[in-house]
Amino acid sequence: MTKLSIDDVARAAGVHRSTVSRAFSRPEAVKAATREHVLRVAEELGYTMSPVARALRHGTTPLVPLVVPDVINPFYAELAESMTQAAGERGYQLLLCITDGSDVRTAEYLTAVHSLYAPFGVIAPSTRVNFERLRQFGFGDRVVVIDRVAEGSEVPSVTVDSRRGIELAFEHLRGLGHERIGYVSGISGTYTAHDRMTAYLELAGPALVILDGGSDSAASGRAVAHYLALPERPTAIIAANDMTAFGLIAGLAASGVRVPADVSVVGFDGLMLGERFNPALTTIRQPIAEMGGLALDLAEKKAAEGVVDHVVLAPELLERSSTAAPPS
Amino acid sequence: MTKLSIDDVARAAGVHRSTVSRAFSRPEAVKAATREHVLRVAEELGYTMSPVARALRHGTTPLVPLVVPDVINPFYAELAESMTQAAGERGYQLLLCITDGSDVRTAEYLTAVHSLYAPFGVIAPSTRVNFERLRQFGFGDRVVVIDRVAEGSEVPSVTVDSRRGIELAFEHLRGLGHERIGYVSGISGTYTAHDRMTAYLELAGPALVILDGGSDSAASGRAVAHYLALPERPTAIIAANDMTAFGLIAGLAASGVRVPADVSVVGFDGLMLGERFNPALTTIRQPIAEMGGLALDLAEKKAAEGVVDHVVLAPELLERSSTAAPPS
DNA sequence: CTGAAAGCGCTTACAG
DNA sequence: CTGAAAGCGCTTACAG
Repeated sequence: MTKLSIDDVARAAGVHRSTVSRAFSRPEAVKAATREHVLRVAEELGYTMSPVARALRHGTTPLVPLVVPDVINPFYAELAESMTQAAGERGYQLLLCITDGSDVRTAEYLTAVHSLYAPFGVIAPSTRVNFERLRQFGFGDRVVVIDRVAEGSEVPSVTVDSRRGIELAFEHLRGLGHERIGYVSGISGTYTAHDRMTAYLELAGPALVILDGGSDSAASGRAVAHYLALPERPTAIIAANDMTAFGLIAGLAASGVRVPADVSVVGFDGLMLGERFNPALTTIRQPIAEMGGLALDLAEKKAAEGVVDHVVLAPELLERSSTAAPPS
Repeated sequence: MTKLSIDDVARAAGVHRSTVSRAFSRPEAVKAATREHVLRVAEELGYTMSPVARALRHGTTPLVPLVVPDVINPFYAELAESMTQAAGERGYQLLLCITDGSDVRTAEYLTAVHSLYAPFGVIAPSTRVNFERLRQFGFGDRVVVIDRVAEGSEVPSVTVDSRRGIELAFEHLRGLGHERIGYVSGISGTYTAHDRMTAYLELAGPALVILDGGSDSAASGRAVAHYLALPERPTAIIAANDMTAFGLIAGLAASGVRVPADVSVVGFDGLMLGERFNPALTTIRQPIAEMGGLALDLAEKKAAEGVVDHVVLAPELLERSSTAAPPS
């Protein structure tokens, strides 16, 4: 079980170290018979190449970090899942790094994985990314962001059209007959969160009501209290994201308010979990599964051609059971 | 932005490479003035040490892989979260690896991270771990498992007393007056899943009903159908895990069956999400937050003293709103 | 306390 | 097609 090196294999196979190296890394550069012999010996010995030695020489590994604030939020979980898949298809191995929103930990992960010679990294931030700091920590611009980024940014990004999403929610709700449509905000800090709120403010018209609970875990409780205290309650509520919608609905239900009989709720994200919620959540779907693959593509494109793309995907309405006509 | 090496710093600071190395790695072995000077120069240059070169020489990194089947299941997500925390406190960096249950991917991750000189790995399996294969892929026994393991296993493990958990559920339900108590199974494959089911079979008595939907995502739909078709329905149901309970409750609600008015449901896991469910889920809590730290401790203990521990934690009842007295 | 040298496990021009 | 040598960026006995 002691660790084997390339020289052990070379000795056992009766060839030089460089031949063993070639047999693995550039098989066509070695006579077929030699190669097979070497490979067989290596196999028998149970030898596997050390990626770190290789990385040190070669200057690259297939390891790609995906940095997320947390993974309990199913949005990040689904993203991680789809990106793991997408990475595998492209010959990478995804390493998920959880930062808890800590800048320090983000930096630590990025330097660690960077100096592991990862070709690039992907960040799904919980706050606007500080590229100055990023650059300091080694990755420089070899990063793709899953959020909107500032105008003219040199960092590729993948995001969803937030305004269009909120618009879809309004269209759906107004189509059902709702006029007073409220909004509950969730985590803030990202451009995405900001954009959704802005879109709501623009589209709400005079009947605007913001149930702002803040961004911690007790937020939905406060939003519910706010709703209950309202002299003229909205008949529908758009939640900034699905998790917020879940908390809101559970809180309303606990206070005897029925969804959608008393009030309709639309989420934003399109988490699979929404299907299992009670009631199943009507929501604006982001194409999470596509986003992972796209992020990887953008990273490769930038590396190869120096092109910085900002992809904006179209959201769509996922109509389930948490919306209905307003109570008459 | 071109990558700096230790020699660049040495040159800039006017010292030998080994002095730079010591300034970073064994500060007490360098005169204070020299050290500060070196460190300052390094800082100005924006130099950070390459973990891979270091690993290659040193034979170890602070990187610890946590291998999970998926992260959409909040159980694994919460585990990952708490272990990231615990790893940080102990000087490690956790790298989350998602396998989708694929043996091949597990192996790939393990070899990759192993050969990155990770000191050990932690596996939260979705099926019984095949240690033969593990050994083949480099990590040998330097692994800790979060599940029960076979008797006499040389691999440390952390798990929760499944039987006691099911017992708690029965005590709670019978205390409320329930007699016909059913069971819905979830993912199978792990010892844990097996143990929960076995405990149910032992404790259910003659009124045993298994609503077995299988382990895919449509499972809860089938379990609901089964429940509805029953001539004599159970008044309470124990779900093999929280996710299954969520699906079950949502499915029941969609069919007009109210929880807990018509039927009580108890989950198993104690996910935070259960608090936001509608109704908030009564469940058997596993101390997930502790499990992460413990797994790390066991790994260190085995490395240091060669001791293989199997820790079995006590579950507890988390009484929320999905259980009540049976309908009269 | 500091420097010079060897070496961790590989790869890659360069000869042959 | 294969071998010998240099070197990736570090660390660590060993001298001094």
